[in-house]
Amino acid sequence: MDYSNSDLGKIIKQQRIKVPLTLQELAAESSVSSSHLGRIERGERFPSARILRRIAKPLGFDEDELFTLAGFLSPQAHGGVEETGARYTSRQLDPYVARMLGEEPPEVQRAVIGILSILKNMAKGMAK
Amino acid sequence: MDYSNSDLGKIIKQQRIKVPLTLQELAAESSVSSSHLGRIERGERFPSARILRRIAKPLGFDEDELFTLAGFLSPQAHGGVEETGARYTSRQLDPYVARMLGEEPPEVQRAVIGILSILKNMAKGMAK
DNA sequence: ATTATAATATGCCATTTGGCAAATGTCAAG
DNA sequence: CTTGACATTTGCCAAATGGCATATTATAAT
Repeated sequence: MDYSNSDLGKIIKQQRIKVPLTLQELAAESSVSSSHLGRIERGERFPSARILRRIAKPLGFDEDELFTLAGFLSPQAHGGVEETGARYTSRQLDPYVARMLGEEPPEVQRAVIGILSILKNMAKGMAK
Repeated sequence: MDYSNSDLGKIIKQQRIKVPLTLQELAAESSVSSSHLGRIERGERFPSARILRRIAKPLGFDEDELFTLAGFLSPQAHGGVEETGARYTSRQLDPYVARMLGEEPPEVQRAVIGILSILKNMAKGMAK
């Protein structure tokens, strides 16, 4: 039942790697010391709500998502997704992608989208 | 902005009186020592998420309601999933771009970034 | 190889949390 | 007033949190 905190560290590390960020970068973005973050990841410390809240966004978590993973909120508590993920339609942007693209100037961002739509068109033609 | 925790104690006490419960009864129902509860109410201690969670139900609060009052969750966080697109936009991400890319599955998003970095490398080589 | 540099881990320590036991306050019944 | 039963507050302390400075690794770059 209390699978909550068991490997919160692993989950956080996984996500940090996946984003990806280094401990120091995450520290910078979250205003939590990298040493503390490191200890949290390897289970030597357990993050408080304050800390959890600070690292949620940089990691691309919803606040209550992370809180639930940490066992601070009971699993079904936060209204959110009402069964049958029928409405996954509005996706969201991968934090890593957002970060990478965000560093490019606007023209480049636009160009990337332009290229993407060209590629999609090509793919559509090939499918037939 | 952070008037959230300032009177958390008062809010908790108000609610406890309103229910009504004594500190000891609340202590019994929540498994939190009455001394600690007392200190929390008069602002000498700040409750951790664990404590907050324990006292939520006996007081008739929703967990996330209390968490929000305590400043552990941001006010609008747990309502719905609408999101106007600009969720954790790292600062300079063009909203249009975010919207377009956000509709692609994660693999595609990643692939796009991959292609971008390839192009950047090529450009770097050509510049030299 | 040898540095240089970034990333992660550790030692140490101030601060906070939260429980237990004892003190204090409150109030009705005798 | 005094006793007795609760309720609240305080003293003290162990355990945990989280930051800073300092090691210890990894990872490149020459």
